[in-house]
Amino acid sequence: MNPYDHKTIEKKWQEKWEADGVYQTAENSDKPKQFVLDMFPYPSGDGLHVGHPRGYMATDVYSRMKRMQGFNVLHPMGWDAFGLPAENYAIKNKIHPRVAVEENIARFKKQLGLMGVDYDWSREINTTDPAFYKWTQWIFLQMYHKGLAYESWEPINWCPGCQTGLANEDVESDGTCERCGSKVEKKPMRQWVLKITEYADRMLLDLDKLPKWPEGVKEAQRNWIGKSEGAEIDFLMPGQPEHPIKIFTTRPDTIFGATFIAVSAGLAKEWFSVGWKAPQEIQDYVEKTLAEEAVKDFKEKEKTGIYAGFDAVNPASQQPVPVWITNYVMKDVGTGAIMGVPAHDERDFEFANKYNLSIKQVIVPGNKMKAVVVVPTLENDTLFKKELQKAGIGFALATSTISKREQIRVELTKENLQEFIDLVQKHITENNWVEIIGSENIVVKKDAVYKDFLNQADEWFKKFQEWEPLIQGQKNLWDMFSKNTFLNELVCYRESGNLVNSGKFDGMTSEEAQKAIVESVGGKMVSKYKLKDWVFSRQRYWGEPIPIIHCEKCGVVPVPEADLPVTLPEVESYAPTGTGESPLANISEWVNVPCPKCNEMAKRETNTMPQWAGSSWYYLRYIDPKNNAALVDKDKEKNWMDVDVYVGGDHATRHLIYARFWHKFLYDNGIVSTEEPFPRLEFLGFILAHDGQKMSKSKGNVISPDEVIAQFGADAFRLYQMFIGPFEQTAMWNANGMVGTLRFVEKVWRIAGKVADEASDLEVQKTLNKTIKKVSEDIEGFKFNTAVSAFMILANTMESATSVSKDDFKKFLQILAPFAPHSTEELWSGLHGEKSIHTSAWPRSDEKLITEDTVTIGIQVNGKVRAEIEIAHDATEAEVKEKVMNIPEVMKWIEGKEVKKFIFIPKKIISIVA
RNA sequence: GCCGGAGUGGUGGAAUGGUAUACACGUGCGACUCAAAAUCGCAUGCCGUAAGGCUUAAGGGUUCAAGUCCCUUCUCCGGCACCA
Repeated sequence: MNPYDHKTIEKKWQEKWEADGVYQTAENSDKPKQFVLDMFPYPSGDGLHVGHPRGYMATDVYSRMKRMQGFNVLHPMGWDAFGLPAENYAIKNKIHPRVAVEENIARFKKQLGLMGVDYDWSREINTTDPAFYKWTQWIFLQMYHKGLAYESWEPINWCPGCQTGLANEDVESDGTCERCGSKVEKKPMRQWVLKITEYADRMLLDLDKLPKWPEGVKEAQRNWIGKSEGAEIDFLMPGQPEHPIKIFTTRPDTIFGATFIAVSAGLAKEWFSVGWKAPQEIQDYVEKTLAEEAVKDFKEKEKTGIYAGFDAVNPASQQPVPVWITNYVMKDVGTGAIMGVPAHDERDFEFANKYNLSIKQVIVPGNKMKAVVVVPTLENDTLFKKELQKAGIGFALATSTISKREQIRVELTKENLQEFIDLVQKHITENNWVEIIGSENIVVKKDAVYKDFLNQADEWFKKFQEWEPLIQGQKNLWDMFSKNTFLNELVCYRESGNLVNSGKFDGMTSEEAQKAIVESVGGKMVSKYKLKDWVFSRQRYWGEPIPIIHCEKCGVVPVPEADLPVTLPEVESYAPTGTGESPLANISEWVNVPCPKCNEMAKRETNTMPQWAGSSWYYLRYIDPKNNAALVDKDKEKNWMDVDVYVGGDHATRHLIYARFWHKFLYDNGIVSTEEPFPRLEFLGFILAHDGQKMSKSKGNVISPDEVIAQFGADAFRLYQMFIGPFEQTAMWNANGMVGTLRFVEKVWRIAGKVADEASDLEVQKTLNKTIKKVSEDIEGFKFNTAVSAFMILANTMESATSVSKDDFKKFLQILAPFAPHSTEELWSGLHGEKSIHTSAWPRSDEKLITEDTVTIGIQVNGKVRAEIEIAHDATEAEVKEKVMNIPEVMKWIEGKEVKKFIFIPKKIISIVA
């Protein structure tokens, strides 16, 4: 047996697999299909680092197992090559983006090749290939025809670094550009927008149909879509019934507490343009505020506002309410105006306090009167706590005041108060006392008298008077409990509850009141979304041209489908112009075309599509990559969709929202047959550098897979990628870890040297069959790390065995093959001959060998493990008890005690209570 | 602030409510060797000479039995964030 020489072996097999077409997907097959998909990469100029391939390794392992299990596997790869980074890279290196992309793809492909991945390269796609983006443009046209693509002149996010407009999804939550980190500004400009909001509700609802998606990703999408249900209500201004102020609120039940109207600066500006002659002071304020808003800044700003000089009328209370223009209401949220309810909204509360606006309480907590009381733990504390629990009084360890260990915190409600008092009276001694540290019912402020609370306070006061003799010297209690203390508290109550000060609605619950009030003030219930329509124009060169022609006579004219694709022209200068126009605008021979309708000279749309366009549907093209007549053949689509498992990370709210949107649109138009593209999503964790930071060229902590593979070999690299930790969890790259998996591969190599034709040790047979079962399940569930550990256990068993049969070893090689395709293929070819291990049939585990005749289980005495016993796996309780009671170790612990309970859980444990 | 995820040896981590610390790294000792590397064997949670005791962020609860379920609190990571 030659020593393990990974370099020779890897090269040899990679070439042979390629030549034999081992991984090509059959076009017509009787086998069940399996579509395994990676999020395709952006071929950046930096090449891959060791953090990238983890997902590719996972799909590689998964698809290899599926192929061996008899599935017709589609495991393709492609390139998401349009967009800013490629273009910026090209500008920086003074080459054409197409050339840069070609170079980068070649490099990525070579790197992937070194890892021994099983992609079917005959189906490779590239979003920048005109034959591909013809269909991206085609989908845009379908959307245009359905009214889902429209022109807009709204101010949008503008990145001064990238010199282009951006979608909301491209802006980080700190207001910087996702790509270059520049501060994003607001800039008004003409752009194409996709009406993603029309699909918001369906995208939200259908998340519930995706049980195999990680909860976190679904939650991120729910947040992003941001549905809120509430009411739109008009506040009229005396004498101007034709100009009501429309507000949006999720809490119409608090309307009687609305003491002012707060209007966004953006809305005020609109009023100027429809004829409001506001004083200069107000106009200045609006301009100043808008300028501040234009620079997205999420640092907490102080709330400011200015009185508009007129009042509206609260439609519920008929009271006049002043209209304020403020900086804390956003134009693009809700209707851009709100009713200010300071008693029940913290932001309104803050604003009202600053400008001395009146505060009117209209909600009181329902029947959940709650006080928090601190009780130092009493002498027989277990007893006291048990009794508290019996009485249904919740308690917790107190964390503040004195020391943690000495006190507990008790939550009291109206219902359990009497019981609590009784209990304390029973247990209290002169060293113990009770302190009230707060109550959730403290809601009151100055002029807003919370009368219901006062009633309760009287009640409380009376109750606690009864304690007086018991708590003498504890003045805390009286201080905390005086009415004055409560009345000076300045808090607002945000929860729902019962209505007060609300006319005929008094006494209703918040829930009841909502509908009734909206109806009585002539409002209507509506749903609002945080999700905004998708800004789809980029003022850059390197993207799909938007297939639209602007004609002076005919207006906006879509390019006829027969003329697709609209290809990017070859140009000298593709750098952004910075004027808000695409560089394409300067190429007159491309821009000027006859109008398809009237044939007079017209101009092409010069904006291009964002990077996310191609990736929103690319997976469909793998199914039918060369079809020039349709996006995808209907029969092939039916055969291959859904994607059985989709693997990637980092795109919870961008790509995965856009792709779901496009897929649903295609479904509605009969192009695809499923409502969701990816029923199972496996999200992967990053691999961080050794220093715990993200790998990046600028930090100088990048580890290249090429070097690691050169040193340790692709198989050890692949095994380590899978072994490093749970797949979905962030992991840190540790070069030492590679040593372990390399040793393992070498160990397998050594075992190959000792296989014989005799039967294996029983131990080996058993472990092998358990491992086959475990590895099959683990790969299916993406638990690769425990699969690798199972391999190691099996290898250790085989190495120390006296005999390992050729057949058993071959089975081991087969289940290991998805992880270590090169070395297993090499060893397999020596034992088995010509046919590739990767097309061999996945071994089955022999259940008979997995079931053990005897099991060793632990024996607990009073909850502690004191001994263990080996018994038949089907032993009865009587047999077991007989044996157990005679074990010296057990007898020692139950000596002189009565055995109260003997619990026998077959194959698990014996538990004795004495 | 809201939502989601997590907290286990020196390190990465394992464990359908049933013998916590599998597997690997690291470390120590030993074998082989003139020597070293590689490899192999043994040991390795903490306290204790031992018997034994303690231990899954902290505290409490349910249970014969809790890393796992429930309550309270803390910390870290991620998403959203003046969203009305």
